Amino acid sequence: MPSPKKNDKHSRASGRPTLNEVAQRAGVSPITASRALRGVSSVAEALVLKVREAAAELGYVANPAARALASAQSHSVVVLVPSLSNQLFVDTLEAIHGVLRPQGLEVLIGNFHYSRDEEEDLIRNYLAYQPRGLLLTGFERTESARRMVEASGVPCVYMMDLDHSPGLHCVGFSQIAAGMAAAEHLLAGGRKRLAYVGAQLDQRTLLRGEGFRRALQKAGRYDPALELLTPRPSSVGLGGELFRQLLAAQPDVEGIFFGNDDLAQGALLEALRQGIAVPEQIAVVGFNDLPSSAYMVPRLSSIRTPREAIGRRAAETLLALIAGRPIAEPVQDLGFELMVRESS
Amino acid sequence: MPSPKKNDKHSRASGRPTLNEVAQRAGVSPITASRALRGVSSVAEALVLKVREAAAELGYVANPAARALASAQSHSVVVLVPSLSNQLFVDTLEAIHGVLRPQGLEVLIGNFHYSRDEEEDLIRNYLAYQPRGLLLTGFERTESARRMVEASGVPCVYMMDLDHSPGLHCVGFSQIAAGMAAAEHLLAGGRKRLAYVGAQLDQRTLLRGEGFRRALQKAGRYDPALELLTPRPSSVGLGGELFRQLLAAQPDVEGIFFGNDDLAQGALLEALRQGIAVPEQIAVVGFNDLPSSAYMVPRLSSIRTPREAIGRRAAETLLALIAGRPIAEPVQDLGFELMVRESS
DNA sequence: TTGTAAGCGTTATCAT
DNA sequence: ATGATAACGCTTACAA
Repeated sequence: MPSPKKNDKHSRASGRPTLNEVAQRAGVSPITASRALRGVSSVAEALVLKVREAAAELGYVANPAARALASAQSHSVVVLVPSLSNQLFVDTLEAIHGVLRPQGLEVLIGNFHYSRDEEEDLIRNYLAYQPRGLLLTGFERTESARRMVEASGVPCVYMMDLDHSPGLHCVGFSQIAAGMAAAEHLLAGGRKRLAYVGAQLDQRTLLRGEGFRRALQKAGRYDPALELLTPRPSSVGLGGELFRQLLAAQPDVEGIFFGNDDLAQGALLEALRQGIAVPEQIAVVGFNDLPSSAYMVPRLSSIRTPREAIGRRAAETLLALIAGRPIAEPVQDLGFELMVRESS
Repeated sequence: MPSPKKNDKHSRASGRPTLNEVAQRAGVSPITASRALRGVSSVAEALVLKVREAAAELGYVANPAARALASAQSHSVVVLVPSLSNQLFVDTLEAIHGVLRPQGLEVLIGNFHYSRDEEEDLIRNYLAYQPRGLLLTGFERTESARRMVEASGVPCVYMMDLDHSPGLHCVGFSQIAAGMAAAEHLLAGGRKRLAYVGAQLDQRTLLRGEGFRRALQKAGRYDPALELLTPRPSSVGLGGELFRQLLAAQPDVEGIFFGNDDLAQGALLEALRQGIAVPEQIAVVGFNDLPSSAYMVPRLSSIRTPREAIGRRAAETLLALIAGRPIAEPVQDLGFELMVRESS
């Protein structure tokens, strides 16, 4: 006597419907149902319709685990960002979603909190999911992480910064050029004593400082005493604090470039509180052009970064890589735009 | 002659190491290796060590797809939030991660952009992954989504708002009470003509308005003309715009409660620009107490929501549900705190 | 164009 | 305490 619980593989009482059940209902073999549902080569039009109908009636949703196991390929793409508190990455993520989800790809978000070790862990764990692709932020990572990515053979696109190493695909802009642009703008306004204030100290923040310094050196205006860097996480509160600190040490500073808009916003608010005239006494330029920056008092000048475009293009490039299509430009420089408003 | 490519299942030339290889290297059967690695019942101490060592040497990482397929259980928990642009949800997410990742659970983030349909899609797709648990935001969803969650049998905890329906677990605070608290504070300051300004119009924003209204009605101060609502997404820029609009229509308004801090910040900046004295002419109270609110000019009074605690407790409750442990309080009211600063 | 057979890497079940 | 065997639900060969 057969056990009442026995599933004989082609008919079951409950639980999620399987491909077998869909196939049975449509009167075809499971493999045909599979092909029909995936829109793969050569299935008669009529059968496709029947299978789709059966699937819809049953509310069939493929089991991703079985799919991944059988094909050694998941339908997911892993995106690793250093933070979600920075609107920059949220916007980039949105753009990535917009490109990838319509292709039936799941986007797995990993936040590594600006920690190389955490990023390495995430890479190790997520690679186990056999993702179709990888979208990574910047080029600063452990050797071990680098090797895992390389060894996995999973297509990968790097976002935000640029690197011309062969075989590497990236979408971003030159962080150094951005720093230089800020300096040149401030210099063009006739300011002489110019400071760079940065927090977080990830590689990109450092690179912007580097660009800023180079431009000042070229103009013969570089003074290391006007560089204020801290590893603490960037925030509005910290911006005000660093502004006070810088002014206490260097009362004659004439212009400040902040590595992030939240720092610059904090400085603007602190200046307001102290009655320091911006831009008359001190010019302020931020970086990223957060949505709120244009509404500050005075309206914050900032370097607008193409974060949505970076996300979109990175995702599109990844799609091409996955499909084996040739990539015209492995290094895509999307540039940036200096938004001159009231603060400089 | 055997094909050179043949993997005889217990030794392979390349690719990711499998459990079989680990087992072979440790001199045990695959199932023992599996048990040892999972720390499951009754494996001799010595064997556990040997297996662990073999796994470490090979750099073995279990295949989540195979795992999920064999056990009909993934190691992931799905969290659905309406937005990532609101720091509120980012902070909640962080706290959830902090609790769940140490337990070996992967956190899958779904952003449904305040769209019921998108949430329903996400639920349908993510349920296919056989998640161990579900963390949902609020109670506003399609009937279909509700049914899928119910039918799936996957443990679920609702965040942010409270609901006393039987069998339902939630962690949050009373949105209505928060609205009432804002009104009472403003009334206590002697203000009479009080307005509520909200955007996005998700259920919680509406509920806060409802609470605000009730408190005003009780005090005999309710005037529907002082309610300004828009479905547009909340932002600093929009806050300034709504502030101007409200003032144009109701020049005698004495206090405003904004449904979100970014709106309130925009109003504060606009007031600064127009030379309107806050709080002397108009008092302003925000909601959520974003980190930057304390640095506005004047410093913004706001209702501080326990977002990290909500994430933590929701995750802990989910863990208990998954483990089958009894839940002492199915409805956990974590309250809120009115931070009175300079703007009111 | 369709189907058959086998296997993906792991765990549940049932023995020993 | 350990192991043999059979799934889990799907897709990749390869045939027909």
